[in-house]
Amino acid sequence: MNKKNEDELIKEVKEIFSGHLEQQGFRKTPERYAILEEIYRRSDHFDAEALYIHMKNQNYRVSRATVYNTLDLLVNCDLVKKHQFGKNLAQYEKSYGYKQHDHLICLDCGDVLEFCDPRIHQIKSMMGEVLKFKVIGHSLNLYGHCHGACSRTQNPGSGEQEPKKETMS
Amino acid sequence: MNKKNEDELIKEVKEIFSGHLEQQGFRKTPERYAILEEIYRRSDHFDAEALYIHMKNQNYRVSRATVYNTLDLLVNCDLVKKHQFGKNLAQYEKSYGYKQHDHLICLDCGDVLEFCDPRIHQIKSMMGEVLKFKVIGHSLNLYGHCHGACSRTQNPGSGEQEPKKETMS
DNA sequence: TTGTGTGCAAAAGCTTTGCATGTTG
DNA sequence: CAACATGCAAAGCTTTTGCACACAA
Repeated sequence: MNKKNEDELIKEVKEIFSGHLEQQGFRKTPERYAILEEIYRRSDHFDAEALYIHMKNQNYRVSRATVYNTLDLLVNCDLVKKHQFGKNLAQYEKSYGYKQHDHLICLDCGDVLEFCDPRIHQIKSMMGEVLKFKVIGHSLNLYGHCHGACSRTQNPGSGEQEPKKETMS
Repeated sequence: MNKKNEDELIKEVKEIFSGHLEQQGFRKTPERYAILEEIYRRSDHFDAEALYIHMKNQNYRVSRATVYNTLDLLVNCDLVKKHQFGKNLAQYEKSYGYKQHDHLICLDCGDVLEFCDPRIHQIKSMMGEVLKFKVIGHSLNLYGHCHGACSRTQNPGSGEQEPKKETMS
């Protein structure tokens, strides 16, 4: 995505966020918009701490509390999706403008691929009907080994991955 | 399942566990067998702390460290499955003798239903092929609201559940 | 001006680790 | 008897909370 499109996307999600904040009676603080913007300038998946460090490195003055608070707001607005890829560490990703997808996680290198499959939709509606459940969301993760560049075996036999740590400058 | 079948099942899993311990050069300690047995006498899903408390209540002298250690061993043996149902709290369930299934979690009451759908198998093989990935496992959770007895709304709008705490006597 | 949001630090909750002791092979 | 497993408690890590101050409405 080029710079122009990225700026337009960010403008768009900020407007959506504004709407939700107004509608729910929350205040529009600069920190909230700054966090939203950073998320939409970042790529792929990240955890709360990485986002916090990233904000700090950009010389924003934010606290972890605000990062977590804002992430919650954004998840409730559907602007951000929250995942658990098998570790006790929540992973997030921007979700506006991206079509629904699921994840394939490499147990060796922790890489995350995305894929779409319409059958998951069918399963959701069918199971909701059969089990008398109103299904509103799902999470599907496939775990395995990529045949690619990743040759190192970090946790043989275990089902875990190593998060890439970002360091504070 | 009646008592006789339960005892037979437990005998069977203990033998399987023994085989894995031998094969991997680990020791056969009474604690490991006690934990395995308690898991297979329990029903459904539980977390490590609940299992620990349960063992304590049965007057076993075990530590949390051993509970976590043994759970890891059992997961690696495929005698126990580990899940994350959207919270930072691992849930476990016995898996030997039960057919593969996925989960439907009520966001209001935290209840967990199980279901099977062959399509998930198709998705796994197809995605593995398409994305050049050797898929060895998956986790599919559907989230929603049960129309049943559960009327309380614990975390409206959030995607979380409340674990049932077991107390020490 | 009023009350919500923030930063900071401490606390909480789940899991792992270190160390002395116990027990398996 | 030597090495590994255990119990216990402390530490580690992610996330939440309390409190005083700042700032949006």
